Amino acid sequence: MPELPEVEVTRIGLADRLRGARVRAVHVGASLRWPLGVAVRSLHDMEIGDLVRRGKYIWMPLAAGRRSGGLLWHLGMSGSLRLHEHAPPPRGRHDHFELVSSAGTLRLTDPRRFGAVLWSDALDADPARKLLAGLGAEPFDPRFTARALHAGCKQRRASIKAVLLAGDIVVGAGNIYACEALYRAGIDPRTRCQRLSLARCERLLDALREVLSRALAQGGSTLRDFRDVHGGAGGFQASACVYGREGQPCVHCGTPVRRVLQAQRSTFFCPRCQTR
DNA sequence: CGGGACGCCTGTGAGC
DNA sequence: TGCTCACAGGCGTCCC
Repeated sequence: MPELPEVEVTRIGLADRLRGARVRAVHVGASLRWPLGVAVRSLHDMEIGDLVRRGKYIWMPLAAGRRSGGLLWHLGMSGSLRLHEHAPPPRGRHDHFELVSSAGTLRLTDPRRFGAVLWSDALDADPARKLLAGLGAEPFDPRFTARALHAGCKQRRASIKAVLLAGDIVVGAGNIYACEALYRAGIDPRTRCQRLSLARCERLLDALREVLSRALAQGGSTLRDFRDVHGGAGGFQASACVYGREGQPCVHCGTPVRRVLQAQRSTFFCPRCQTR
């Protein structure tokens, strides 16, 4: 599932290749989640700027003379972006959006169709502003400290797992990395986040950064759908300690990994290594 | 108003 | 073997 590492792998794979390229054509499939929000023709000849990531979104600035704006991309849960620098293969049934540029053909493939591509006049104009408004801190932002995480947790009653998934204190973790970070921090995912001490918040933030950077270094996780911009799979899934390992021994203590449902989502944890 | 439930989607695999 | 059905989950929206 595209979480922060997968989105960042995608952004890194595209940024240098697309910077300065010009849009030649755009094809919108019949089943984008939301309408693009702009006439396709108006994108022609616009120049692509520097791709930036915010949370699990990628912002692609576009400009032509005095006209400017950009496309906000989200990969949903099964989306991937592929850049075909030479002749692309025929479009498949899950290819919902295509941007043909002087640097190649960029395609959004998304079987479950939770992904999105949206035009916005600016990053701080709607609809981008609205979508990004509620996002928490970037996990690698040095200004985001364990103290800030601790202060955020104090305001909330939900479990720490739910808060990590909600992404309004810190962004980037989906189900896999939330489970893995909590495992590495030794924190039971069901713990009310209000009750976490500053010391445990320090361990959690360290663990989150560790898990996300390891995943990034391994090209993300490919459980099923995720691919990098060349179609390659990620490698982190083999390093997961708890995610998807229900009933298998904890790699540290041998206790069978447990699965529970939290807010309709599977949570995996070691009942011995992770405490409340 | 916080937080949990639900809906959006479709491919996959377990189970009958 | 072939069918049904639960499940996967990011995130917007709704409701308690």
